[in-house]
Amino acid sequence: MTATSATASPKGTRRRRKNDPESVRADILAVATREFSEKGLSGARIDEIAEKTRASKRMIYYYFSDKETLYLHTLEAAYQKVRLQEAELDLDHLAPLEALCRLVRFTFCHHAKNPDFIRLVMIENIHHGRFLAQSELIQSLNAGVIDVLGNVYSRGVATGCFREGLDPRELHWLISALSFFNVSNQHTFSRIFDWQQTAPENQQKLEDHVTDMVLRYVRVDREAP
Amino acid sequence: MTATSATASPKGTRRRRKNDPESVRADILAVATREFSEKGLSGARIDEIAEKTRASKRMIYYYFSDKETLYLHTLEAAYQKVRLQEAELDLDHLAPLEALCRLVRFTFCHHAKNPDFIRLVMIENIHHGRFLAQSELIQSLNAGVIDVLGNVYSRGVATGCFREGLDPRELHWLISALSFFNVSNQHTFSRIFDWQQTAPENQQKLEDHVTDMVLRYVRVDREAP
DNA sequence: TGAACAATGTACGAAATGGTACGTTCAGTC
DNA sequence: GACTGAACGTACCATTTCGTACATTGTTCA
Repeated sequence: MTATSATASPKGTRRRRKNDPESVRADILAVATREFSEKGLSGARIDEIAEKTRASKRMIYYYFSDKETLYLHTLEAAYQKVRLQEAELDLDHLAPLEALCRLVRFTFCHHAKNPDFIRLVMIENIHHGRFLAQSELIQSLNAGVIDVLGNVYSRGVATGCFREGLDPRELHWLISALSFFNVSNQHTFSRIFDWQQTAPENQQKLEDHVTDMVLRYVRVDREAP
Repeated sequence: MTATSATASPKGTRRRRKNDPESVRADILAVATREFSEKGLSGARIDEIAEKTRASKRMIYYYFSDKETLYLHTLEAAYQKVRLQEAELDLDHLAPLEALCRLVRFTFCHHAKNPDFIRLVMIENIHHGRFLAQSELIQSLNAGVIDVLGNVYSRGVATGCFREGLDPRELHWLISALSFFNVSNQHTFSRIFDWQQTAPENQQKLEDHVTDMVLRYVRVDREAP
Protein backbone atom coordinates (compact mmCIF):
# COMPACT_ATOMS: atom_id res chain seq x y z
CA MET A 1 0.00 0.00 0.00
CA THR A 2 1.39 3.32 -1.05
CA ALA A 3 0.94 6.80 0.33
CA THR A 4 -2.68 7.90 0.12
CA SER A 5 -4.83 10.98 0.42
CA ALA A 6 -3.04 13.98 1.82
CA THR A 7 -6.27 15.11 3.41
CA ALA A 8 -6.17 12.27 5.91
CA SER A 9 -4.13 13.47 8.84
CA PRO A 10 -4.07 13.10 12.64
CA LYS A 11 -6.86 15.22 14.04
CA GLY A 12 -5.95 18.72 15.06
CA THR A 13 -2.59 18.50 13.37
CA ARG A 14 -1.95 21.15 10.77
CA ARG A 15 -2.36 19.27 7.50
CA ARG A 16 1.00 18.77 5.85
CA ARG A 17 1.33 18.32 2.14
CA LYS A 18 2.61 14.98 0.92
CA ASN A 19 4.35 14.84 -2.44
CA ASP A 20 3.28 11.97 -4.61
CA PRO A 21 4.00 12.88 -8.21
CA GLU A 22 3.29 9.45 -9.69
CA SER A 23 -0.18 9.17 -8.30
CA VAL A 24 -1.04 12.79 -9.01
CA ARG A 25 -0.11 12.32 -12.63
CA ALA A 26 -2.04 9.07 -12.84
CA ASP A 27 -5.04 10.63 -11.16
CA ILE A 28 -5.10 13.52 -13.61
CA LEU A 29 -4.82 11.15 -16.53
CA ALA A 30 -7.67 9.01 -15.24
CA VAL A 31 -9.98 11.96 -14.77
CA ALA A 32 -8.96 13.43 -18.11
CA THR A 33 -9.78 10.15 -19.80
CA ARG A 34 -13.29 10.19 -18.42
CA GLU A 35 -13.83 13.83 -19.28
CA PHE A 36 -12.40 13.77 -22.78
CA SER A 37 -14.11 10.54 -23.71
CA GLU A 38 -17.38 11.88 -22.37
CA LYS A 39 -17.27 15.37 -23.83
CA GLY A 40 -14.58 15.47 -26.47
CA LEU A 41 -11.55 17.68 -26.75
CA SER A 42 -13.43 20.96 -27.03
CA GLY A 43 -16.27 19.90 -24.76
CA ALA A 44 -14.10 18.91 -21.81
CA ARG A 45 -13.12 21.69 -19.42
CA ILE A 46 -9.77 21.97 -17.74
CA ASP A 47 -11.40 23.52 -14.70
CA GLU A 48 -13.78 20.61 -14.41
CA ILE A 49 -10.99 18.08 -14.77
CA ALA A 50 -9.11 19.97 -12.07
CA GLU A 51 -12.09 19.89 -9.74
CA LYS A 52 -12.57 16.16 -10.11
CA THR A 53 -8.91 15.56 -9.44
CA ARG A 54 -7.24 15.37 -6.08
CA ALA A 55 -4.75 17.79 -7.55
CA SER A 56 -5.28 21.35 -8.76
CA LYS A 57 -5.40 23.02 -12.14
CA ARG A 58 -1.86 24.13 -11.64
CA MET A 59 -0.75 20.50 -11.60
CA ILE A 60 -2.41 19.73 -14.91
CA TYR A 61 -0.31 22.38 -16.60
CA TYR A 62 2.71 21.35 -14.59
CA TYR A 63 2.63 17.80 -15.92
CA PHE A 64 0.90 18.19 -19.27
CA SER A 65 1.74 21.67 -20.57
CA ASP A 66 -1.63 22.41 -22.15
CA LYS A 67 -5.02 21.00 -23.00
CA GLU A 68 -4.07 19.40 -26.29
CA THR A 69 -1.00 17.71 -24.84
CA LEU A 70 -3.13 16.34 -22.03
CA TYR A 71 -5.54 15.01 -24.62
CA LEU A 72 -2.72 13.39 -26.56
CA HIS A 73 -1.42 11.66 -23.42
CA THR A 74 -4.93 10.50 -22.68
CA LEU A 75 -5.20 8.99 -26.14
CA GLU A 76 -1.85 7.28 -25.86
CA ALA A 77 -2.62 5.86 -22.46
CA ALA A 78 -5.94 4.53 -23.74
CA TYR A 79 -4.31 2.75 -26.68
CA GLN A 80 -1.65 1.33 -24.42
CA LYS A 81 -4.23 -0.03 -22.03
CA VAL A 82 -6.33 -1.82 -24.62
CA ARG A 83 -3.39 -3.24 -26.53
CA LEU A 84 -2.07 -4.65 -23.29
CA GLN A 85 -5.37 -6.37 -22.66
CA GLU A 86 -5.38 -7.76 -26.17
CA ALA A 87 -1.92 -9.17 -25.78
CA GLU A 88 -3.28 -11.66 -23.28
CA LEU A 89 -5.10 -13.46 -26.03
CA ASP A 90 -3.22 -16.61 -26.98
CA LEU A 91 -4.36 -18.24 -30.18
CA ASP A 92 -1.38 -20.33 -31.21
CA HIS A 93 -2.56 -23.48 -29.51
CA LEU A 94 -5.95 -23.40 -31.22
CA ALA A 95 -6.96 -24.77 -34.59
CA PRO A 96 -7.34 -21.95 -37.17
CA LEU A 97 -11.12 -22.01 -37.25
CA GLU A 98 -11.45 -21.93 -33.50
CA ALA A 99 -8.72 -19.34 -33.25
CA LEU A 100 -10.50 -17.02 -35.65
CA CYS A 101 -13.80 -17.57 -33.89
CA ARG A 102 -12.17 -16.77 -30.59
CA LEU A 103 -10.45 -13.70 -32.01
CA VAL A 104 -13.66 -12.26 -33.40
CA ARG A 105 -15.63 -12.88 -30.24
CA PHE A 106 -12.87 -11.40 -28.16
CA THR A 107 -12.65 -8.29 -30.32
CA PHE A 108 -16.38 -7.79 -30.19
CA CYS A 109 -16.57 -8.14 -26.41
CA HIS A 110 -13.40 -6.21 -25.80
CA HIS A 111 -14.78 -3.21 -27.66
CA ALA A 112 -18.06 -3.50 -25.80
CA LYS A 113 -16.23 -3.49 -22.49
CA ASN A 114 -14.19 -0.38 -23.31
CA PRO A 115 -16.62 2.31 -24.41
CA ASP A 116 -14.32 5.06 -23.16
CA PHE A 117 -11.66 3.93 -25.56
CA ILE A 118 -14.10 3.69 -28.45
CA ARG A 119 -15.35 7.17 -27.75
CA LEU A 120 -11.82 8.55 -27.70
CA VAL A 121 -11.18 6.97 -31.07
CA MET A 122 -14.41 8.46 -32.39
CA ILE A 123 -13.37 11.85 -31.10
CA GLU A 124 -9.93 11.46 -32.59
CA ASN A 125 -11.53 10.73 -35.95
CA ILE A 126 -13.63 13.85 -35.65
CA HIS A 127 -10.29 15.62 -35.38
CA HIS A 128 -9.11 13.85 -38.53
CA GLY A 129 -6.61 11.81 -36.52
CA ARG A 130 -4.26 14.72 -36.24
CA PHE A 131 -3.20 13.91 -32.69
CA LEU A 132 -2.71 10.26 -33.42
CA ALA A 133 -0.49 11.34 -36.29
CA GLN A 134 1.83 13.02 -33.80
CA SER A 135 2.29 9.89 -31.76
CA GLU A 136 4.85 7.35 -32.84
CA LEU A 137 3.96 5.40 -29.73
CA ILE A 138 0.49 4.54 -30.97
CA GLN A 139 1.70 3.65 -34.43
CA SER A 140 4.14 1.14 -33.04
CA LEU A 141 1.66 -0.33 -30.57
CA ASN A 142 -0.73 -1.37 -33.27
CA ALA A 143 1.55 -2.97 -35.77
CA GLY A 144 1.28 -6.35 -34.04
CA VAL A 145 -2.46 -6.68 -34.25
CA ILE A 146 -2.42 -7.51 -37.93
CA ASP A 147 0.30 -10.10 -37.45
CA VAL A 148 -1.77 -12.06 -34.95
CA LEU A 149 -4.66 -12.26 -37.38
CA GLY A 150 -2.28 -12.89 -40.27
CA ASN A 151 -0.84 -15.92 -38.51
CA VAL A 152 -4.22 -17.45 -37.82
CA TYR A 153 -5.28 -16.81 -41.38
CA SER A 154 -2.26 -18.32 -43.08
CA ARG A 155 -2.44 -21.33 -40.80
CA GLY A 156 -6.04 -21.72 -41.90
CA VAL A 157 -5.15 -21.43 -45.55
CA ALA A 158 -2.43 -24.03 -45.07
CA THR A 159 -4.88 -26.39 -43.39
CA GLY A 160 -7.30 -25.87 -46.22
CA CYS A 161 -10.15 -24.54 -44.12
CA PHE A 162 -9.76 -20.88 -45.17
CA ARG A 163 -10.06 -19.42 -48.65
CA GLU A 164 -6.96 -18.02 -50.24
CA GLY A 165 -6.45 -14.47 -51.41
CA LEU A 166 -7.67 -12.49 -48.44
CA ASP A 167 -5.60 -9.66 -46.99
CA PRO A 168 -5.22 -9.81 -43.18
CA ARG A 169 -5.41 -6.04 -43.01
CA GLU A 170 -8.71 -5.98 -44.85
CA LEU A 171 -9.97 -8.84 -42.74
CA HIS A 172 -9.06 -6.92 -39.63
CA TRP A 173 -10.90 -3.94 -41.07
CA LEU A 174 -14.09 -6.00 -41.39
CA ILE A 175 -13.88 -7.37 -37.87
CA SER A 176 -13.11 -3.94 -36.45
CA ALA A 177 -15.97 -2.32 -38.31
CA LEU A 178 -18.54 -4.71 -36.89
CA SER A 179 -17.16 -4.52 -33.36
CA PHE A 180 -16.63 -0.79 -33.34
CA PHE A 181 -20.02 0.17 -34.71
CA ASN A 182 -21.65 -1.85 -31.96
CA VAL A 183 -20.38 0.66 -29.44
CA SER A 184 -19.99 3.83 -31.45
CA ASN A 185 -23.50 3.96 -32.85
CA GLN A 186 -25.48 2.29 -30.13
CA HIS A 187 -27.34 5.45 -29.18
CA THR A 188 -28.54 6.56 -32.58
CA PHE A 189 -29.28 3.04 -33.74
CA SER A 190 -31.21 2.13 -30.61
CA ARG A 191 -33.31 5.25 -30.75
CA ILE A 192 -34.00 5.34 -34.47
CA PHE A 193 -35.04 1.73 -34.72
CA ASP A 194 -36.54 1.51 -31.29
CA TRP A 195 -34.36 -1.44 -30.42
CA GLN A 196 -32.57 -2.02 -27.14
CA GLN A 197 -29.27 -2.81 -28.75
CA THR A 198 -27.34 -2.90 -25.50
CA ALA A 199 -29.66 -5.39 -23.85
CA PRO A 200 -27.72 -8.58 -23.07
CA GLU A 201 -29.82 -10.81 -25.31
CA ASN A 202 -29.38 -8.48 -28.26
CA GLN A 203 -25.68 -8.12 -27.61
CA GLN A 204 -25.44 -11.89 -27.69
CA LYS A 205 -27.34 -11.99 -30.97
CA LEU A 206 -25.06 -9.41 -32.52
CA GLU A 207 -21.94 -11.16 -31.30
CA ASP A 208 -23.19 -14.39 -32.88
CA HIS A 209 -24.08 -12.63 -36.12
CA VAL A 210 -20.72 -10.94 -36.36
CA THR A 211 -18.79 -14.09 -35.61
CA ASP A 212 -20.85 -16.17 -37.95
CA MET A 213 -20.56 -13.59 -40.69
CA VAL A 214 -16.79 -13.42 -40.51
CA LEU A 215 -16.37 -17.18 -40.37
CA ARG A 216 -18.66 -17.69 -43.36
CA TYR A 217 -16.65 -15.12 -45.23
CA VAL A 218 -13.29 -16.68 -44.55
CA ARG A 219 -14.14 -20.37 -44.64
CA VAL A 220 -13.79 -22.23 -47.91
CA ASP A 221 -17.06 -22.78 -49.72
CA ARG A 222 -18.64 -25.92 -48.45
CA GLU A 223 -16.71 -28.85 -49.85
CA ALA A 224 -18.65 -31.21 -52.14
CA PRO A 225 -19.89 -34.33 -50.29
CA MET B 1 -34.19 32.37 -60.59
CA THR B 2 -34.91 33.83 -57.20
CA ALA B 3 -33.70 36.95 -55.46
CA THR B 4 -29.96 36.84 -54.87
CA SER B 5 -27.22 38.57 -52.94
CA ALA B 6 -28.27 41.84 -51.40
CA THR B 7 -24.74 43.13 -51.91
CA ALA B 8 -25.20 43.27 -55.68
CA SER B 9 -26.71 46.63 -56.46
CA PRO B 10 -26.51 49.26 -59.17
CA LYS B 11 -23.23 51.09 -58.79
CA GLY B 12 -23.34 54.23 -56.73
CA THR B 13 -26.78 53.49 -55.46
CA ARG B 14 -27.07 53.33 -51.71
CA ARG B 15 -27.31 49.61 -51.01
CA ARG B 16 -30.81 48.74 -49.94
CA ARG B 17 -31.49 45.73 -47.84
CA LYS B 18 -33.46 42.96 -49.44
CA ASN B 19 -35.40 40.64 -47.19
CA ASP B 20 -35.10 37.00 -48.13
CA PRO B 21 -35.90 34.92 -45.09
CA GLU B 22 -36.00 31.57 -46.87
CA SER B 23 -32.53 31.85 -48.28
CA VAL B 24 -31.07 33.39 -45.15
CA ARG B 25 -32.38 30.47 -43.14
CA ALA B 26 -31.11 27.98 -45.67
CA ASP B 27 -27.74 29.68 -45.79
CA ILE B 28 -27.36 29.58 -42.03
CA LEU B 29 -28.31 25.93 -41.98
CA ALA B 30 -25.80 25.08 -44.69
CA VAL B 31 -22.96 26.84 -42.92
CA ALA B 32 -23.97 25.37 -39.58
CA THR B 33 -23.93 21.90 -41.10
CA ARG B 34 -20.35 22.33 -42.24
CA GLU B 35 -19.23 23.83 -38.95
CA PHE B 36 -20.95 21.36 -36.65
CA SER B 37 -19.95 18.36 -38.70
CA GLU B 38 -16.38 19.60 -38.79
CA LYS B 39 -15.97 20.64 -35.17
CA GLY B 40 -18.81 19.16 -33.21
CA LEU B 41 -21.40 20.87 -31.06
CA SER B 42 -18.98 22.30 -28.53
CA GLY B 43 -16.21 22.89 -31.03
CA ALA B 44 -18.28 24.94 -33.46
CA ARG B 45 -18.53 28.66 -32.77
CA ILE B 46 -21.64 30.72 -33.31
CA ASP B 47 -19.51 33.72 -34.20
CA GLU B 48 -17.68 31.75 -36.83
CA ILE B 49 -20.88 30.42 -38.33
CA ALA B 50 -22.14 33.99 -38.43
CA GLU B 51 -19.03 35.20 -40.21
CA LYS B 52 -19.26 32.53 -42.88
CA THR B 53 -22.90 33.33 -43.46
CA ARG B 54 -24.28 36.09 -45.61
CA ALA B 55 -26.40 36.90 -42.57
CA SER B 56 -25.35 38.06 -39.13
CA LYS B 57 -25.23 36.43 -35.70
CA ARG B 58 -28.44 38.19 -34.86
CA MET B 59 -30.18 36.20 -37.58
CA ILE B 60 -29.00 32.88 -36.21
CA TYR B 61 -30.70 33.59 -32.93
CA TYR B 62 -33.68 35.06 -34.71
CA TYR B 63 -34.36 31.84 -36.60
CA PHE B 64 -32.88 29.20 -34.32
CA SER B 65 -33.17 30.48 -30.75
CA ASP B 66 -29.88 29.10 -29.48
CA LYS B 67 -26.89 26.98 -30.32
CA GLU B 68 -28.40 23.65 -29.37
CA THR B 69 -31.57 24.28 -31.31
CA LEU B 70 -29.51 25.20 -34.34
CA TYR B 71 -27.62 21.97 -33.93
CA LEU B 72 -30.84 20.01 -33.71
CA HIS B 73 -32.17 21.58 -36.90
CA THR B 74 -28.86 20.82 -38.58
CA LEU B 75 -29.18 17.19 -37.58
CA GLU B 76 -32.77 16.96 -38.76
CA ALA B 77 -31.96 18.57 -42.08
CA ALA B 78 -29.08 16.17 -42.60
CA TYR B 79 -31.25 13.12 -41.95
CA GLN B 80 -33.92 14.47 -44.24
CA LYS B 81 -31.46 15.03 -47.03
CA VAL B 82 -29.94 11.56 -46.97
CA ARG B 83 -33.24 9.77 -46.59
CA LEU B 84 -34.53 11.66 -49.61
CA GLN B 85 -31.56 10.49 -51.63
CA GLU B 86 -32.10 6.93 -50.46
CA ALA B 87 -35.73 7.01 -51.51
CA GLU B 88 -34.63 7.19 -55.13
CA LEU B 89 -33.43 3.61 -54.94
CA ASP B 90 -35.94 1.32 -56.60
CA LEU B 91 -35.42 -2.35 -55.93
CA ASP B 92 -38.82 -3.86 -56.61
CA HIS B 93 -38.10 -4.70 -60.21
CA LEU B 94 -34.92 -6.59 -59.37
CA ALA B 95 -34.48 -10.20 -58.37
CA PRO B 96 -33.82 -10.55 -54.63
CA LEU B 97 -30.15 -11.34 -54.95
CA GLU B 98 -29.46 -8.47 -57.29
CA ALA B 99 -31.63 -6.19 -55.20
CA LEU B 100 -29.68 -6.96 -52.07
CA CYS B 101 -26.39 -6.56 -53.90
CA ARG B 102 -27.53 -3.23 -55.22
CA LEU B 103 -28.78 -2.13 -51.81
CA VAL B 104 -25.49 -2.92 -50.10
CA ARG B 105 -23.38 -1.22 -52.74
CA PHE B 106 -25.65 1.78 -52.68
CA THR B 107 -25.45 2.05 -48.89
CA PHE B 108 -21.70 1.78 -48.93
CA CYS B 109 -21.25 4.45 -51.60
CA HIS B 110 -23.93 6.67 -50.21
CA HIS B 111 -22.18 6.80 -46.85
CA ALA B 112 -18.88 7.48 -48.55
CA LYS B 113 -20.36 10.38 -50.46
CA ASN B 114 -21.84 12.01 -47.36
CA PRO B 115 -19.08 12.34 -44.80
CA ASP B 116 -20.69 15.42 -43.28
CA PHE B 117 -23.74 13.36 -42.41
CA ILE B 118 -21.64 10.55 -40.98
CA ARG B 119 -19.71 12.98 -38.83
CA LEU B 120 -22.91 14.51 -37.52
CA VAL B 121 -24.13 11.06 -36.54
CA MET B 122 -20.80 10.37 -34.82
CA ILE B 123 -21.09 13.62 -32.95
CA GLU B 124 -24.65 12.86 -32.00
CA ASN B 125 -23.51 9.54 -30.59
CA ILE B 126 -20.86 11.31 -28.56
CA HIS B 127 -23.78 13.21 -27.07
CA HIS B 128 -25.55 9.91 -26.35
CA GLY B 129 -28.18 10.68 -28.97
CA ARG B 130 -29.93 13.10 -26.68
CA PHE B 131 -30.80 15.53 -29.47
CA LEU B 132 -32.02 12.84 -31.77
CA ALA B 133 -34.23 11.69 -28.94
CA GLN B 134 -35.99 15.05 -28.98
CA SER B 135 -36.85 14.81 -32.65
CA GLU B 136 -39.92 12.89 -33.71
CA LEU B 137 -39.13 13.92 -37.26
CA ILE B 138 -36.00 11.81 -37.44
CA GLN B 139 -37.67 8.82 -35.84
CA SER B 140 -40.41 8.81 -38.46
CA LEU B 141 -38.02 9.37 -41.35
CA ASN B 142 -36.10 6.21 -40.66
CA ALA B 143 -38.87 3.73 -40.11
CA GLY B 144 -39.09 2.96 -43.83
CA VAL B 145 -35.49 1.91 -44.29
CA ILE B 146 -36.02 -1.41 -42.59
CA ASP B 147 -39.10 -2.11 -44.64
CA VAL B 148 -37.23 -1.78 -47.91
CA LEU B 149 -34.66 -4.30 -46.78
CA GLY B 150 -37.37 -6.45 -45.23
CA ASN B 151 -39.17 -6.70 -48.54
CA VAL B 152 -36.09 -7.72 -50.44
CA TYR B 153 -35.26 -10.26 -47.81
CA SER B 154 -38.65 -11.93 -47.65
CA ARG B 155 -38.81 -12.06 -51.42
CA GLY B 156 -35.46 -13.82 -51.35
CA VAL B 157 -36.63 -16.28 -48.74
CA ALA B 158 -39.72 -16.99 -50.79
CA THR B 159 -37.63 -17.57 -53.90
CA GLY B 160 -35.42 -19.89 -51.92
CA CYS B 161 -32.18 -18.02 -52.47
CA PHE B 162 -31.98 -16.52 -48.97
CA ARG B 163 -31.72 -18.36 -45.66
CA GLU B 164 -34.64 -18.14 -43.31
CA GLY B 165 -34.57 -16.78 -39.79
CA LEU B 166 -32.74 -13.51 -40.23
CA ASP B 167 -34.10 -10.29 -38.80
CA PRO B 168 -34.16 -7.39 -41.30
CA ARG B 169 -33.25 -4.98 -38.52
CA GLU B 170 -30.19 -6.97 -37.59
CA LEU B 171 -29.29 -7.33 -41.25
CA HIS B 172 -29.54 -3.60 -41.63
CA TRP B 173 -27.30 -3.23 -38.60
CA LEU B 174 -24.60 -5.31 -40.26
CA ILE B 175 -24.74 -3.41 -43.54
CA SER B 176 -24.74 -0.08 -41.71
CA ALA B 177 -21.80 -1.06 -39.55
CA LEU B 178 -19.59 -1.89 -42.51
CA SER B 179 -20.60 1.18 -44.47
CA PHE B 180 -20.43 3.57 -41.57
CA PHE B 181 -17.06 2.47 -40.27
CA ASN B 182 -15.59 3.06 -43.71
CA VAL B 183 -16.14 6.76 -43.25
CA SER B 184 -16.12 7.22 -39.49
CA ASN B 185 -12.78 5.57 -38.82
CA GLN B 186 -10.91 6.29 -42.01
CA HIS B 187 -8.43 8.60 -40.34
CA THR B 188 -7.34 6.44 -37.45
CA PHE B 189 -7.37 3.26 -39.49
CA SER B 190 -5.38 4.76 -42.34
CA ARG B 191 -2.75 6.17 -40.02
CA ILE B 192 -2.40 3.24 -37.69
CA PHE B 193 -2.08 0.64 -40.40
CA ASP B 194 -0.35 2.89 -42.86
CA TRP B 195 -2.94 2.16 -45.50
CA GLN B 196 -4.51 4.66 -47.87
CA GLN B 197 -8.01 3.54 -47.14
CA THR B 198 -9.65 6.34 -49.09
CA ALA B 199 -7.71 5.66 -52.27
CA PRO B 200 -10.13 4.66 -55.04
CA GLU B 201 -8.69 1.20 -55.53
CA ASN B 202 -8.93 0.43 -51.84
CA GLN B 203 -12.44 1.83 -51.64
CA GLN B 204 -13.38 -0.49 -54.47
CA LYS B 205 -11.83 -3.43 -52.65
CA LEU B 206 -13.71 -2.61 -49.49
CA GLU B 207 -16.99 -2.16 -51.32
CA ASP B 208 -16.52 -5.58 -52.89
CA HIS B 209 -15.60 -7.18 -49.59
CA VAL B 210 -18.60 -5.70 -47.84
CA THR B 211 -21.01 -6.68 -50.57
CA ASP B 212 -19.59 -10.15 -50.87
CA MET B 213 -19.64 -10.62 -47.12
CA VAL B 214 -23.29 -9.67 -46.77
CA LEU B 215 -24.36 -11.77 -49.73
CA ARG B 216 -22.51 -14.82 -48.42
CA TYR B 217 -24.16 -14.32 -45.09
CA VAL B 218 -27.69 -14.13 -46.43
CA ARG B 219 -27.55 -16.61 -49.29
CA VAL B 220 -28.54 -20.20 -48.63
CA ASP B 221 -25.61 -22.51 -48.22
CA ARG B 222 -24.55 -23.78 -51.60
CA GLU B 223 -27.21 -26.18 -52.80
CA ALA B 224 -26.11 -29.76 -53.32
CA PRO B 225 -25.34 -30.53 -56.97
C1' DT C 1 -50.54 55.95 -47.41
C1' DG C 2 -49.65 54.39 -43.07
C1' DA C 3 -50.00 51.01 -39.43
C1' DA C 4 -48.19 46.70 -37.95
C1' DC C 5 -45.32 43.14 -38.00
C1' DA C 6 -41.36 40.68 -39.97
C1' DA C 7 -36.50 40.90 -40.95
C1' DT C 8 -32.04 42.74 -40.17
C1' DG C 9 -27.67 45.51 -38.36
C1' DT C 10 -24.75 47.14 -34.45
C1' DA C 11 -22.97 47.21 -30.24
C1' DC C 12 -22.48 45.36 -25.96
C1' DG C 13 -22.61 42.39 -21.52
C1' DA C 14 -21.73 38.55 -18.40
C1' DA C 15 -19.95 34.33 -17.71
C1' DA C 16 -16.88 30.83 -18.91
C1' DT C 17 -12.33 29.27 -20.05
C1' DG C 18 -7.44 28.42 -21.11
C1' DG C 19 -3.44 29.73 -19.20
C1' DT C 20 0.02 32.18 -15.96
C1' DA C 21 2.50 34.86 -12.03
C1' DC C 22 4.08 34.27 -7.84
C1' DG C 23 4.78 32.36 -3.68
C1' DT C 24 5.21 28.16 -0.55
C1' DT C 25 6.35 23.48 0.86
C1' DC C 26 8.62 18.99 0.29
C1' DA C 27 12.64 15.88 -0.16
C1' DG C 28 17.05 14.65 -1.17
C1' DT C 29 22.28 16.09 -0.95
C1' DC C 30 26.53 18.07 0.81
C1' DG D 1 21.30 22.32 9.00
C1' DA D 2 21.65 25.00 4.63
C1' DC D 3 20.78 24.61 -0.16
C1' DT D 4 18.38 23.33 -4.39
C1' DG D 5 15.23 21.79 -7.48
C1' DA D 6 10.92 19.38 -7.78
C1' DA D 7 6.10 19.52 -6.37
C1' DC D 8 2.30 22.10 -5.24
C1' DG D 9 -1.54 26.13 -3.85
C1' DT D 10 -3.87 30.54 -4.75
C1' DA D 11 -5.19 34.19 -7.05
C1' DC D 12 -5.53 36.34 -11.15
C1' DC D 13 -5.62 37.85 -16.28
C1' DA D 14 -6.90 38.14 -21.14
C1' DT D 15 -9.75 36.35 -24.34
C1' DT D 16 -13.33 33.92 -26.05
C1' DT D 17 -18.09 32.90 -26.46
C1' DC D 18 -22.98 32.65 -26.00
C1' DG D 19 -26.53 35.52 -25.94
C1' DT D 20 -29.27 40.13 -25.87
C1' DA D 21 -30.84 45.19 -26.02
C1' DC D 22 -31.99 48.48 -29.07
C1' DA D 23 -32.50 50.73 -33.21
C1' DT D 24 -33.55 50.42 -38.17
C1' DT D 25 -35.35 48.87 -42.52
C1' DG D 26 -38.42 46.05 -45.44
C1' DT D 27 -43.13 44.29 -46.57
C1' DT D 28 -47.85 43.52 -46.47
C1' DC D 29 -52.53 44.74 -46.10
C1' DA D 30 -56.38 47.56 -45.06
